[in-house]
Amino acid sequence: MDTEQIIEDVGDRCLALRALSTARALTRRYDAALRPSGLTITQFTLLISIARLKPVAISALADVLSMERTSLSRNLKPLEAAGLVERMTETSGRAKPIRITDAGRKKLEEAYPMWIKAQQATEEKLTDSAQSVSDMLYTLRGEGPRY
Amino acid sequence: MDTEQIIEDVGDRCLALRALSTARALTRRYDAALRPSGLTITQFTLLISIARLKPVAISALADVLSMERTSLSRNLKPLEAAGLVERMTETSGRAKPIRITDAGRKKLEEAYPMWIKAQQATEEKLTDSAQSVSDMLYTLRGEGPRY
DNA sequence: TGTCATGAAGTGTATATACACGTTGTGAGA
DNA sequence: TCTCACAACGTGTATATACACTTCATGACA
Repeated sequence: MDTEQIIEDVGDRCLALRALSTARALTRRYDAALRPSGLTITQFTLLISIARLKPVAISALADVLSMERTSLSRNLKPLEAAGLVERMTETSGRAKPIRITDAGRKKLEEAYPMWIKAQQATEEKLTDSAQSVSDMLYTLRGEGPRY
Repeated sequence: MDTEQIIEDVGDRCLALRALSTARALTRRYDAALRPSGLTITQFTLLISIARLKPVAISALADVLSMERTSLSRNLKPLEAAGLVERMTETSGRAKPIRITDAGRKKLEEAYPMWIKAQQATEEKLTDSAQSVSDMLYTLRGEGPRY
């Protein structure tokens, strides 16, 4: 296949290119909205997920979030340091489930209104959701020129 | 608002949570497919974009990819070191546009069949694309239990 | 009881990402 | 010409992500 055709084919169709662009844009938008709380969107959704799943093993949580287990392990560090989650070392075996603390719950309540703003701003871009996948991801992405 | 309601609301609706999960899953899938080439999917799509846009300024490329300018700058380092792209320092002003090299084009041809595999595997998950946004992102995500 | 496969978790290293801040050419206007 | 705002780019630092490899506790089984 000719190089020019490859460039066109990948540029037009690559779902990873679109999904990653979208993820970057959303991360910036939600991070900015959450900044006063001191949480990133990753940390915020991590807190939410831990609270929702009750004391949960790292491996199980990683699966739910499509996150590599070791990545999750490291992402928990700042949350643990801030006292928003805690490890349950008193359990048997090598398992050290995670659970949210009272401070963590308080932080969620503090950050929730900030999340609402970013969420609404994002949802507004999705009114006509029957469009094609690429178009939808571009719409989701929001600002910036189109590839 | 009650904490339990917050947990449910964010867990059910957060578009960032879904988009980031999707991005992580796709990154792993495409990265795995591209591994024999020595490129990550980020580097591959970067090469494609640089080739497509001809000599392009970093700022302009960053906008197109919804990537922070300084992130892009750093992502180019490994590509430059591998001789797949080069900076045009002979230009006037502070601008140092990027362009793909012959080695870069060769690398694209080498990696293209690997990209095709990941792309097809991903497209296969999207046959019924009229579904809701969340469903679509989950479908895009592929493997792993549903939140 | 001793061994060992298995599963859960951590570490080393590298890329990916962004913000705050600093650096440096260019050109407009005093 | 001088100055200075602006635009383009880089650096310092921190989080985010993943793979390869290691550590460790449990329980099955010889």
